[in-house]
Amino acid sequence: MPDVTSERTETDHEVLAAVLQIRSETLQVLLWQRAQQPDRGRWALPGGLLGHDEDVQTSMLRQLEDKVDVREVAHIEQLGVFSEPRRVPGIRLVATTFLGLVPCDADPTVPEDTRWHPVAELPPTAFDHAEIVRDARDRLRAKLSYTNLGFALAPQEFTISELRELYVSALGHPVSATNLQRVLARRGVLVPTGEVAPPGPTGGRPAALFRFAERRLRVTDASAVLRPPNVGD
Amino acid sequence: MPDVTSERTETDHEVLAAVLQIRSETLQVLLWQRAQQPDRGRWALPGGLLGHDEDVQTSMLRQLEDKVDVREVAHIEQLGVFSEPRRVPGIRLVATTFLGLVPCDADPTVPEDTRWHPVAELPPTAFDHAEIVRDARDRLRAKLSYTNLGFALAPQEFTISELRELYVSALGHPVSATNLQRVLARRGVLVPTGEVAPPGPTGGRPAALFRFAERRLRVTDASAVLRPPNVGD
DNA sequence: TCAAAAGTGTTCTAGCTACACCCATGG
DNA sequence: CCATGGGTGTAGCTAGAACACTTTTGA
Repeated sequence: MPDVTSERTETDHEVLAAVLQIRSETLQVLLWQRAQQPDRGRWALPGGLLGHDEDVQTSMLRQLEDKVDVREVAHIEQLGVFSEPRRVPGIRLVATTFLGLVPCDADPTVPEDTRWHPVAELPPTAFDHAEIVRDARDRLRAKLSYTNLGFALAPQEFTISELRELYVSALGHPVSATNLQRVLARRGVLVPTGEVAPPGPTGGRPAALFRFAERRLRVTDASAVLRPPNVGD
Repeated sequence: MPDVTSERTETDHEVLAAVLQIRSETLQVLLWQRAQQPDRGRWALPGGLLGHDEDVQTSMLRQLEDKVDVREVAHIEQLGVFSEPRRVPGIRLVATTFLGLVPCDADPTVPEDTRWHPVAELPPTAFDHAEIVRDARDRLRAKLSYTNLGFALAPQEFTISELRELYVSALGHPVSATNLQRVLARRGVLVPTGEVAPPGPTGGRPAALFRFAERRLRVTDASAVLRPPNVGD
């Protein structure tokens, strides 16, 4: 409530992003190595303190500019608030966390202290950042199934095989190219460009190129069972 | 990041809950009427400032104790952060928001300045609270379809007709009792108690009583299309 | 002509909808 | 016996899984 008393209740507030990208057929997250105590040498998510005159998402994008070109971030969304009082030793710091996604064909230049790490085998991480990365991965996996979120991992144009590789890397389990193609086509998520990609050195039929019909998040799986009746009318 | 400089960056941080309940076959939200400026006379969500030594959810439950007996809150979850710099006039105040659900058979005593209001026709609300209520309603509607979240709206035991009424009120569209029964039974969400409810004054076959198999949130709709193969094995 | 890669056709099944029909009660 | 509300049986539909088969290329 806005009735702020004289009692001191302010807290520092940071924003943190788990920026994910498929690199070398592996789901990776952008981390930087802390040079100072506490948790010196451990790897941390990019972020920083919330400024006076910005909302959390604006702040997050601003902070990411230092680490990765923001134009490369195809999608960003809030994950949740981490606010355990002792999550960072020494000070009280509340974190609003984000999931960010970078298409696999982008190769942003990142600072010296910054590196991509496979989400499946994280190095020692600072504070509660490993949990945040897990949450981000789980959110991505869930949304790949019932939304068009693949657009944020894929390049502008791609073949079905390439898209399949991305889904396999993100989901961590086999995906059939045949069915992926049909499911996404039926839902109107993919549209053919009409072009084909040249075959590889070992030959094979040239693959048709596709792009995502929309590059903004949309829920595509209507199979929520308690939806309104007669939707088809 | 925990490298807090001498520069002043602290912000006040509040927690706000949209507490929803089905009352008189209508989805309603608990609001209190502001007695002070700003936005005096307008209706606001219950909440308050985050304390020094509590996480946001603990704080939220503590603040709700004043407005509604916490034991009545069957489910609570984070909705998101609202942080637009001028969302509250005069001060910078970041809000972590929650969705809370109260079973329809609970009738918590609420303070003088507090009242339930239909979500569909809100009175003039303070600040950005109407948007928060909308988000809460949308979250509830979505999760009713693919989780067992109904447990948080329903009493311990109920007939299928009663449950159907709750779903209709929350979703805002017709729901077939026949199919509701079968879907929830197939998913193992409902279990029959073996008892029956006495028929009403106009007769009719007595209805079987059910309860929710679990009273903690569980995702029950496996129809995420890109799930691992051979789940049935 | 063969291997490799891409794409299509077809069958099978699970889960949901719709609707007819049967059941148990009060009057 | 009938009206009322509750519950079940069943047929049809749709989306997805699995897999065989065809198409198009390079060598």
